[in-house]
Amino acid sequence: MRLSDTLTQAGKLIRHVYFPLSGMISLVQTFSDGTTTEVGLIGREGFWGSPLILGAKTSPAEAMVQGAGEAVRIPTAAFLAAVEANHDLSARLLQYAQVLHVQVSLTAACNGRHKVRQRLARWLLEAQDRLGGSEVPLSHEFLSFMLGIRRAGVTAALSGLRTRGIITTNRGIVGIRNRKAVEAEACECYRIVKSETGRLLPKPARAAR
Amino acid sequence: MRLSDTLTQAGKLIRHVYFPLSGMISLVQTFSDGTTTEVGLIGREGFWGSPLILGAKTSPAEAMVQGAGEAVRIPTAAFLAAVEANHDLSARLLQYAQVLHVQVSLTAACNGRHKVRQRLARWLLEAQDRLGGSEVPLSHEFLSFMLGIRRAGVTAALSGLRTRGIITTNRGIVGIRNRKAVEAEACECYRIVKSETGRLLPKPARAAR
DNA sequence: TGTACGCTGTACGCTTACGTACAGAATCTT
DNA sequence: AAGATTCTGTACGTAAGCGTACAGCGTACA
Repeated sequence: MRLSDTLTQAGKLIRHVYFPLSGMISLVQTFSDGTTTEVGLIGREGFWGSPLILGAKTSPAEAMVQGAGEAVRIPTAAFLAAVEANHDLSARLLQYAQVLHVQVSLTAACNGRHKVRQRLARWLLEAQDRLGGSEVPLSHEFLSFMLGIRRAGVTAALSGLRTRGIITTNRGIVGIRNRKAVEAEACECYRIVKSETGRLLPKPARAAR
Repeated sequence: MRLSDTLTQAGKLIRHVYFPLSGMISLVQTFSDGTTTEVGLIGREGFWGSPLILGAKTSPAEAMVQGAGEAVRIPTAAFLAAVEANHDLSARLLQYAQVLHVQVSLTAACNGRHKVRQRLARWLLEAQDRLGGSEVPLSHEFLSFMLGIRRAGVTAALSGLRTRGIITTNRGIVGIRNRKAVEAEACECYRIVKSETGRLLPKPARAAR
């Protein structure tokens, strides 16, 4: 998966299901005026294609690659056949659909109530969880696209964190220096989603390759 | 279902599944500082209990009655047994889970990008669709609770609509006078969710009692 | 080695919405 | 009928974030 690849266009058929091994897939809602907001983020804990097991062939959101990486992919027909044939598999995948639902729910509440600074911190944590390492390759432009805010707003928010020494910023790279402090800066949405994910996806599933 | 009844508390076991015949069920996310936001709205087109078929026993959101009405309810165990036994039923219910997912996704994007006036208009339409009639019984306080904004903000936004004659307001009641105009005021989120709902839930299902 | 391009930092005026407060009107209670 | 309660309209100062613009810096490419 290369950065900015579109895996499924909004409203178009979902042709393949992707199970990331590394990297991130982002679900992005685009409005008719061209504005965008991310509504969900998928890493190796999950997969893209959940609408299929819920009986839909399309999704109003676009699935795009947010962090380069590798994924296992399977054509839709084969995926659905496998799901139909294996009840345990189906149950597992449905549980991830619920995890994603919780994530999107919290994002809805978060977008309505929390400050840019908090949302940005949350997003950095989600990204680091999926990309690993302390240097997260994200430009301000890209972050603004995801959070649905101004590019200059991202710069300002990052500056606030950097001034306090808890992150560093470089051309296209955010360095997490003090993860605890970033967690303290983020809203509780991060914690809630993480705890719900842990509850629903037991460790064996999370570690599975 | 009486107004403001809690059907399932946040994080607690979902004991019954509710299929509304009339009225509305609202999914509300409450944060630790007491602030609230609605993330989903369920009427007779759907049901409350979707996390169960996705393999969860609880939900971080609270399910509360938003518009009084009647519902058929079934204990969780019986519901799961029925779902297990009937593949067609299961498929139908999963499709509604997808509808709800789309609704929550759009709400996430909407909360991030759209103005209070637009979001309020959207909400009035969603409420009217489920409650029927042109007089929607909703106080400003209640609307502010749902939209996650100030009560005074609701008053201001409603005044804007009333001044232009497209709604009337009375103590605890909003009258929709010109539905087309309200639709024009609302953001495209309303339209997108409605079209996706129509695609996924064919008319027989929507009309079913 | 130079030039074009993308990324970052910063600034300014403006809009939206917030938090809070208060008073009048409608409704309910006793 | 009186009093309490709830709902509504409005106001004021403040804060957050927007849209836009511009200049400097780093990187890549020719």
